[in-house]
Amino acid sequence: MLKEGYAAVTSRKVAREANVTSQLVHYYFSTMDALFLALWGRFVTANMERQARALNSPDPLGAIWNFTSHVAGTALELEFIALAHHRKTIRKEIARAGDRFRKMQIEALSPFMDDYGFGRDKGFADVLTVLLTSASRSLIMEKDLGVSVGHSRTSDYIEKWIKRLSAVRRHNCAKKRPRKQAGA
Amino acid sequence: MLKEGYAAVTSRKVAREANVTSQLVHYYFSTMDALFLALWGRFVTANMERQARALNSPDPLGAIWNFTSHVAGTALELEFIALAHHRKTIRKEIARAGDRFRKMQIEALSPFMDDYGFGRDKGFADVLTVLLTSASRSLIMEKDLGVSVGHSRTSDYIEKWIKRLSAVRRHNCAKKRPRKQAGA
DNA sequence: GTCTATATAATGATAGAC
DNA sequence: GTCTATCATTATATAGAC
Repeated sequence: MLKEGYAAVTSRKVAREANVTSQLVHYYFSTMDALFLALWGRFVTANMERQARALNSPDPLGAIWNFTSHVAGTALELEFIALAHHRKTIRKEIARAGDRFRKMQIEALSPFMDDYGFGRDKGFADVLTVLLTSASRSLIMEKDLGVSVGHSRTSDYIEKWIKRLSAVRRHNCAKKRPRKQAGA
Repeated sequence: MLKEGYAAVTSRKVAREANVTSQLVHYYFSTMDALFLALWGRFVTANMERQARALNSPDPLGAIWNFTSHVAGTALELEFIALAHHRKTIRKEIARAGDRFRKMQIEALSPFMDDYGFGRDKGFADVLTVLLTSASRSLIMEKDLGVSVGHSRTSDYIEKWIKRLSAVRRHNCAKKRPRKQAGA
């Protein structure tokens, strides 16, 4: 799917890859849509866990950026989105997962908005998650395509910006609750 | 292409739409790739002109946002990107156009960076164009898909932010060169 | 330029033997 | 559960008549 696109995923090729016949593929997956949905299910489960682990961090903003910048995951997601564009049953599942992912990110980020210096405007967590996801998604998509104008400056800028916010957070947290261990 | 995806664009369907035979389509376009490239060429030409007109504005930042938020254009671009993902000859053309579009935006924006209050950091024009394009692209892609969490807050935020910068620019320009006409 | 006819190859899916 | 055989469909593309 990543190499040749979803259109190249045929029952015959899947069968060859698994060293079985194409008919056996149909035995397990009644239709190709069923096969794609099964694959998507695996992908979502694995990614939800991976994201949950990543977001369980004192710096969820950096975690979101790192997570959404994962090339293989985003490329596969984009391929599924392309597939979803003309298959109703698949589109529904992809959209559902997209909502879940974003809600998870927002929930993880919201409690930290004050620490990051954004005051108590929790609605801004929505904006940050959408913008970060959009940026990494586009950077990966364009790099894959061969477009690169402005890329290094943009990712540099975002990463510096996140580091600065991270420092703000650490500063605020140190003030709020003095550290228990007085290390060197 | 917009309705059913590039995979549904076959010589037969194109022919039916044009009330001719599929063989005649092949007479004009030797391969399907040639047909897609011809369509892409039209799309690029029309959009370059449209963008040139839009960017010829005292507020190029707002122009970029408005332009890249154009739904039909972005949806078609995304479909071409999906197509490009597994067709080398097409990918090359899409990437080339992507670079040209971005360079045009950066060139239009750079001279105004000082007016917008970003000082003389012209490199930041790259960052702004990439971020704005990414955001609008993702918003359109997700809306199309049925994902909407955080969308209204994000576009509201971006639009307010652009309006604020626009006001800064007007303020700075008024200071720089006092207006010639003293209207009421 | 537009057509009919056709070559060739791939696809999703089913039937039925073992 | 895994196979062989096969159907029906669709696709890109070409040859040649008019």
